[in-house]
Amino acid sequence: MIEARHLRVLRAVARTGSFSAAARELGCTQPAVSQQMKALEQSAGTPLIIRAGREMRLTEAGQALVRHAAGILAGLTAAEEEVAAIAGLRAGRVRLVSFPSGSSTLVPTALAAMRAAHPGTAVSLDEAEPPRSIEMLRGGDCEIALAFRYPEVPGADPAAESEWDDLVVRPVLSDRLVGLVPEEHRLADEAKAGFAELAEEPWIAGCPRCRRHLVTVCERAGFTPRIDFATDDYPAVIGLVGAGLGVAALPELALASVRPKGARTIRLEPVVQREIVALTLPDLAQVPAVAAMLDQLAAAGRR
Amino acid sequence: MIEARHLRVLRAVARTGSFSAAARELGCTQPAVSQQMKALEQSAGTPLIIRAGREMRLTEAGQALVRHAAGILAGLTAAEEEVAAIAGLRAGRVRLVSFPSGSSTLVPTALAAMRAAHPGTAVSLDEAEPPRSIEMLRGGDCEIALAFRYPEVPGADPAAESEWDDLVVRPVLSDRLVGLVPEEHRLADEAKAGFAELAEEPWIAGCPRCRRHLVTVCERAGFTPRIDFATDDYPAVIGLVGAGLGVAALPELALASVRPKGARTIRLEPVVQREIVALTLPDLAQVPAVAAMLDQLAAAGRR
DNA sequence: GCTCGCCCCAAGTGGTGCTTATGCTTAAGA
DNA sequence: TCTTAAGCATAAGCACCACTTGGGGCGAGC
Repeated sequence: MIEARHLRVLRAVARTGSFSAAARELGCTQPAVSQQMKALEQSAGTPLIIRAGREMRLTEAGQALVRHAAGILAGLTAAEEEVAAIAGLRAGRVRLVSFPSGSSTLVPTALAAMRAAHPGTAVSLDEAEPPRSIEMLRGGDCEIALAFRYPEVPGADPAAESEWDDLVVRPVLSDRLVGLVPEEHRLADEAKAGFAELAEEPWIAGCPRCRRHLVTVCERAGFTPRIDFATDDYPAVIGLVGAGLGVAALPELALASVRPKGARTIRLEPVVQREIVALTLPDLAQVPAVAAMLDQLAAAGRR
Repeated sequence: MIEARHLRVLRAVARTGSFSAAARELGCTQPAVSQQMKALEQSAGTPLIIRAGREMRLTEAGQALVRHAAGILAGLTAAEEEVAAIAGLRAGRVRLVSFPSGSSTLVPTALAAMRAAHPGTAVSLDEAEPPRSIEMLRGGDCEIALAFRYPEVPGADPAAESEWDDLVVRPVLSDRLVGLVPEEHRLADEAKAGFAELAEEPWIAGCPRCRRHLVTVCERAGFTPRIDFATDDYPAVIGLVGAGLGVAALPELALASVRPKGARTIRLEPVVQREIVALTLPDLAQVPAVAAMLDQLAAAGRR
């Protein structure tokens, strides 16, 4: 088995024409070169250099080996270059999956910052609901999943909590729920309201998880909400409320980039927080591009 | 520094998708694969594989490395192939330099036998006088020099003797000198003659060395030969003798392939032997193709 | 629920590669 | 011709590395 290290030595010897000079070039002592050449000749099974008095000459096998060494060592350094580029964030791809409507403000900021900080990297974006995005993460279809959970409700969804305990969970943002009522609603001009005050209203809910959580919170407030509509699409929720079809409780973030028409936001009591987190596999957290993207998401969350 | 051995392991892991399977394929234990992969990841500076439950997946850096590994390992095995071909005499070039007129019978036989035994090898042939051919050997312009010497005259050419003591000297043939006289010569019908009987004849000499040796031998026989012509070309010598211009003493080998016209050979007393030897450098004697050619020359000499 | 397969971890061991020190050979210069 | 310098080979000493064995945790399939 010929080793690349030996070829490096052989090439240095061939170029300099001397063991000592090769040793200086390689940064080791002359006997080391001597031994490596002997080992190489042994593994080659034939002499590679001939000592004619003072000067060194290559045998035909030696010439053949030097000829191949160029390509082999070039390929090796090319491979090291590429790996170093990926490790040094001058290259690398990250596949990010975000929950629908989570990509409105947070993800664009993070993507822009990532591109600015590491121009060589490429981040692709897909949308998927939290249960599905975790599946994709485990299945190797993405490197980062942006999801959310409601930490204030301990027993609400134990499966979802325990589902993440083998993942790297990076907190991004704590998002509070705000109430949204039609302009003509009796509470529209109030600064805040309790959940119980909305007990009799028709509700417009969000995604299945949000809907489940809404029910839990309302039940803790003493009533079961009557849910007339449910949609993943937050602009649709806002539109429905604006049309006077009901009230809603939705994340502040969902309102950050839109101005609700025909509806008013009010603070809800008690405060309910939704925690947005970025998830990845423990091994992937070590990949430079993934770690960098996690950092950018966390930084975007701090604004 | 990425090592080729590591790439081999990585490729096996990537192909089989399992450390254990890779270990079986490589003929070692599973922890060995584990350690090599860890070492490779350390020298790469970034994770290369991610363990997602049961299955192994490559990171982007890992994929890049596997992609390069194909070319690198292919180059490495190609180099090993070529060296093995040279070492195994399926390839290899030998440059042979022979003294003029030594290539008439000996060299063709040896070349033919070499080609038959090792079809992949290529032997090139040049002609040069012994002092010059040794120079070429030492200067790296050939691998084997076919030369001759007169061992019976110890003090004749001490420089020539000591000139060879650091070379590999392979005896090929002991060639005796025979006399050549015109058909009409008084000794033409004798079986043999002493040198002294030709003391008064005009001589036709060969190359400078042979000429020098002829003078030495004749002086030991009690006379100084009168040399009218001297030429390297043995057919010319034969022609000159055939034309009745003088007598000559020439190696039996020079007469092996030609039938002298107008001249007769007679045995000379005392017997003078010319030793034909093949010379090479000690290191080159280890080169398979050179060693094989030396063998073929020696075998040709035994016929 | 149990067993099997796979991977990681730790400790022991043999081998390998490097270094320093020394001797020999060769080439150049006085 | 003698001296000096440079270069290669060898030997001893030593550190390091890689492989092996044995044990444990974990997930998958019957």
